[in-house]
Amino acid sequence: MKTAKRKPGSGERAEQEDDEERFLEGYRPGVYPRPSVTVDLVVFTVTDRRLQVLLVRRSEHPFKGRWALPGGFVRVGDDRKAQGEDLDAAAHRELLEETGLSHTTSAGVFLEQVRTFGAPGRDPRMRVISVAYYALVRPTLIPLIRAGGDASHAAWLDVAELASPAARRAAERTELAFDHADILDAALAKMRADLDRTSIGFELVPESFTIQELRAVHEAVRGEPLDPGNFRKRFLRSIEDGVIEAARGKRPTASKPASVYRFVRPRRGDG
Amino acid sequence: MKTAKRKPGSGERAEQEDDEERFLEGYRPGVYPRPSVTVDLVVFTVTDRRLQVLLVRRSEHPFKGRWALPGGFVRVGDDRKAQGEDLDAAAHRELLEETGLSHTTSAGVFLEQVRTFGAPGRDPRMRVISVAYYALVRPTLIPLIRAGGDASHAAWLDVAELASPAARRAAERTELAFDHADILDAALAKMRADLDRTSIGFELVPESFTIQELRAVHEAVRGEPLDPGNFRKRFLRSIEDGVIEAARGKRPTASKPASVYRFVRPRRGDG
DNA sequence: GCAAAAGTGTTTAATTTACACCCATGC
DNA sequence: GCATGGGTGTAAATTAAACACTTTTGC
Repeated sequence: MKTAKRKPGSGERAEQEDDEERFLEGYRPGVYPRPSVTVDLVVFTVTDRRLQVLLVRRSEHPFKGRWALPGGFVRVGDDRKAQGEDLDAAAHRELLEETGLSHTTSAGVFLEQVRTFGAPGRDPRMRVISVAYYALVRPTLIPLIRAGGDASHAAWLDVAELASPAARRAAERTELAFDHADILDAALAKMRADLDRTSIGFELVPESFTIQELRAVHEAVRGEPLDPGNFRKRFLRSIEDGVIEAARGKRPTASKPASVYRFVRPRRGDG
Repeated sequence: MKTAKRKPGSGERAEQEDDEERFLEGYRPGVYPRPSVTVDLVVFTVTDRRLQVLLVRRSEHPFKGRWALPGGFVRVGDDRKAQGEDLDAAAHRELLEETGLSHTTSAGVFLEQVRTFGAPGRDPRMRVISVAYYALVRPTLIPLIRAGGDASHAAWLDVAELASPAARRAAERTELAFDHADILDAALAKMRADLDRTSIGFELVPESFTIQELRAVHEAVRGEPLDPGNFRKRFLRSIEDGVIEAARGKRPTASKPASVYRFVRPRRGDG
């Protein structure tokens, strides 16, 4: 993910590198047509026990009036020394711009690359290749979000009513722009897979949470209920692994008050 | 993955679409700098019970003389109606060009997108965003491969000697160009994960094969031996699922002849 | 006969699933 | 006291792991 570097070498190697440096100084890129590259964001959250996705209403052609995923162009420099921003950085920046979240709050937002979509014709204006990301936003941040300063411009939509093929056919109204339905599908599939392989579930609950708050998240994402007892057992195992720790206090509920836990911020390691 | 289409609509909808058509006719893209987009291929095979990857020796700057992953530019049209080739198509084309395989034989090669790499500076010449794919090539096709018509130009290298961090530090000689070591790591990780989640294992054995030939593939990819009895049991379960069927004949071995099986070409379905 | 690998079976442990039941609290 | 959901335990079922043993061939 970082710039390729070579060790300063022996005499022969150094000569090679001088040679390469001269080559680079004289290098002029060709004039072949290039695509535009964008990042598209599938921003998930769980509120009211339902999985939701952030969509923006297109105010311009093409697909004027349709819902679309937030996103935008990756900033590219025209100097070979200043080549612009990283893809992850572009995704973060777009998230900031589209949600109005501050730099510090959005730093805590989980972002993961999904896949790249580049079929010719997916944007009728020109060739656009789009790197898709999904993001997970804690429900506690939702009130802070003001989509680009324009409330009517963006909304949280129910994934269940959007992602099922049946619902999609029925709902002409919510047909997405471009190939964004495909992107949403891919993001949802990857996010679901990641949910029961890693600990991203904690990215969708407040900093401290009860077991059933976490279970509600899993149920919302999977779209089916989970056995409370069994879920609890699996959860408690992750305490042994040091991923979780008990937090102070209790959370009052409709019945017996529940213990609260806290996610121990990990090393960002992943396969 | 296909072009976004809209249904021919009612009166209002049709008016909208006329409007959009006029917009597109008048559309002129901006003059912002754009990145080059390439596909890079991590081509795997298993020969002699070892996982190997196809690398090409760079004959030009930068990284002249180093091993690199095969790959090349995605062809992009400059007309909004003719936008060029799909990413998958570009990967297939590059595979053809770099291996010399015919269109028909390479059609049977498994290709899967890994991730997109776009860190600024990863190519010192200019901003290059690269969509990484991994490919699985049956050992029976290996003899047909002539890397770009130049034998000294390409070679199969042992992944075990390339991918382990220890080996990598020791082997200055085989340090890869650009960020291709990162790409190889990511491709290997995804391929390993796919191996015990899907049936891609069959892409690395001949059309008909024995159980231990398949086991040898799994062992090579995972880098550790597997219990023959247990592997057999898991394998036989996939007969029930209709993924496999018994083939005619036996394969002579060093000892008792082994039964051969055949992979039943499936629907390309995946979770 | 002997080595070597195919092929089969058994035993044990670990994990998942289903479900029963007690406990503390608000009302 | 009683409904509600928190919290705990257990038994059955499924899956995974370890390993012993029998069979069929080449030499």
